[in-house]
Amino acid sequence: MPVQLLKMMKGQSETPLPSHLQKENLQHLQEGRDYTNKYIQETFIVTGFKVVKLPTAGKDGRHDCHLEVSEEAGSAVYIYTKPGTTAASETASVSVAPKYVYTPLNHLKDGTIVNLYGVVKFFKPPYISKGTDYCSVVTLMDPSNVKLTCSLFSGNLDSLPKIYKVGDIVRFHRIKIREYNGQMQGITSGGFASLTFDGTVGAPIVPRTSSREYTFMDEEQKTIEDLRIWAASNISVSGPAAKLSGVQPMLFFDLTCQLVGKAKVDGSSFLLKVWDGTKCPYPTWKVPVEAKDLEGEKVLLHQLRNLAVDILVYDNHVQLAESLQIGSFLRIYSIHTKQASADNEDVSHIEFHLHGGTCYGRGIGVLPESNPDVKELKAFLESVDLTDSQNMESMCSMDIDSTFGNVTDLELHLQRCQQLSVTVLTDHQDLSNTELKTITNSPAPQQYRIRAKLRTYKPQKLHQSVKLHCSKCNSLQEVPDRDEFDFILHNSATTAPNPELHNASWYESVTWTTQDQKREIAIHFVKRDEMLQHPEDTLLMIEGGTLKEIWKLAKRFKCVIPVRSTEDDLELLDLSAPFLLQGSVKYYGCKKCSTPKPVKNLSSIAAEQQLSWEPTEIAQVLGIELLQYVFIMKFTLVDETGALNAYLFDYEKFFQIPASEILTNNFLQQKMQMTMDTLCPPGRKLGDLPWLECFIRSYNVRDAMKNQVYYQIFDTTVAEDVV
DNA sequence: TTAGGTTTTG
Repeated sequence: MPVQLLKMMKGQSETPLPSHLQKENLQHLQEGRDYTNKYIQETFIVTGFKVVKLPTAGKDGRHDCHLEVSEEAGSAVYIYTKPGTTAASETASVSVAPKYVYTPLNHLKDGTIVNLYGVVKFFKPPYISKGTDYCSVVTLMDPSNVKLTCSLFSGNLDSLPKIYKVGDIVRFHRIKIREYNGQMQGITSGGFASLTFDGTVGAPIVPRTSSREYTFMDEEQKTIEDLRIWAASNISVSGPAAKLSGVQPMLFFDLTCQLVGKAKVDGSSFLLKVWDGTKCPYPTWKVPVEAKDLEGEKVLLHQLRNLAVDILVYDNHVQLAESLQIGSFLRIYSIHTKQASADNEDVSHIEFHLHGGTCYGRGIGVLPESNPDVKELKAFLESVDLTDSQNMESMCSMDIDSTFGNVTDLELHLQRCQQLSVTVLTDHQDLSNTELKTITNSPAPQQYRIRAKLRTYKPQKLHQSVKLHCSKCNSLQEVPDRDEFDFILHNSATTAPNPELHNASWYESVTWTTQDQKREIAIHFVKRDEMLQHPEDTLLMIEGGTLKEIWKLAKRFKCVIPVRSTEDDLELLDLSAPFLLQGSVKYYGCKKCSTPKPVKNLSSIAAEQQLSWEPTEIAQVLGIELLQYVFIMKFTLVDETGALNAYLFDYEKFFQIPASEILTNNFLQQKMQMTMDTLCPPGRKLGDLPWLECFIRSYNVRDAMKNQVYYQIFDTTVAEDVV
């Protein structure tokens, strides 16, 4: 900003102003007007400026210095106005557009306050923290491929970034960078401000902000466009968004909807009644509440009784849910759709839960009416004929007719399944079918081909079907939970790594102590030909690690084996803990059948020509009897003649999903749930269930009291177009 | 201060 000094003589300027300049009055100033040839004559006060010497000093008759002002440097301009000339307060403060510098995420330094741009990779919509403020956690990425997780706090909900989707783009000003657990972390500092933009390529660039005043330069438009293009191929969008018509017992999904009713249920849960104009194809649960507790337009609630669904929100979400306005538009993140059936019910129903906690971004966001998704939803809701939806009542939702107006893909899929078998045989195709009654009347053991319907199955909670099986002693056990692993790790961390065992001929060791000085960690990288390998090929052993650390290492390295030091060797931990981790899969050994051998046997595998680090081979050299993940389910099969319970014992073949991966992979869980919903669609009459072709074998189980015949499914797989 | 991303089992 050039500064020229005008010498005043008796109230007149000695050097006159250029004649093309016209005086403008403060009270007539308007946003967006061109003031190139206008001036205002007032007394200014400028603070917080920087004096910069001009390169052209002395040549053009101007003062040889600039005064540079910027918001970032805390500059402010004060203008004294004369009474009566302006309606504004006596002192007006004008922000001056500063030039901001934006730091790429790979150049962040501990202890600095910076401005930055980023694409939202993950976010938790604002929720009430345990302290005094709202909190929103946001993870950003930029083309440097570095991630930054920010904890943003504010007592004012409005001043937190208005992020609605993964892929949104944010601009943060004055965010403080700190190092936490070896990584950079962002945290709100004084003067934090943010803008949020839709991340869709080609969408209008309209910043979402609560600040009345903000700067946005033309060149920033380009930054947004560039980030959008980068994000399109580098950021995967968030989990499946769904309409109510498309819900599956899919475990978790985000729903954009309108709130039509709400009610207090008890201290730890709260009911939200919402709709999105589509109809859920399954019977949905209704949470019983007292009529007096239900807030909402009674007539509308009645009209929407077949379209609105009940969502029960728990714990920390209750307070926010209570404050929601009826009629507002919401995006509810990570709703759990749970299929439930009571033993006395013929059909199962779907329940919608928003569980407590905020992991995976679980929470409730209020969307403004300007949001494009809301605009679209509103238009759709207005087009829904509520008389029609009432008529649908006569078409019982438990008996969906194929003439039902809105035939979803699922319906078409199910129609196909009613004609063809949803399972196929992988062998013995020449056998002919046997009726179930004949089978139950025949002695075991025998093998049969059957054509039957899946009446029901157990467990309904599919994750409970995964067990660990020892093929040596034929025992089955539950998959240990993470608390057990955590406990074992905790105990083993009390023994410090033995320095004498570091850097053996076949591994290289790295050790350090945690910041609190409480824990010593040692990692031993197994070498090959005395060389370290790429991380993705490396097996490492770790002492003193936590669950989280081990989990992270297992993502990065090929194999992780938790160990502890003894006086003269490294040894495996208790076999209730996984002896090996690969990616997200934890491998366990049978306590009864394993005889652990020295870990140095691993060096024999490292010396092999084709190094692959196969779990079976690792188990073998370590003397571990490897437990295999298996699905165990009970299918109740029926045909025109009778019914029988057959067990499914499947490592991978039936579902074409490895049982070892299901517990840690949401996508596979959803896939399995969808498969089961095709085999046994919830809410269907028996006549509408699809056929299954299976092989079953009968076998005897004798105990002291009696002999019982059991049935097991074998050589059968789910049809290719079902999975 | 709060949270510090990694799903409940009601």
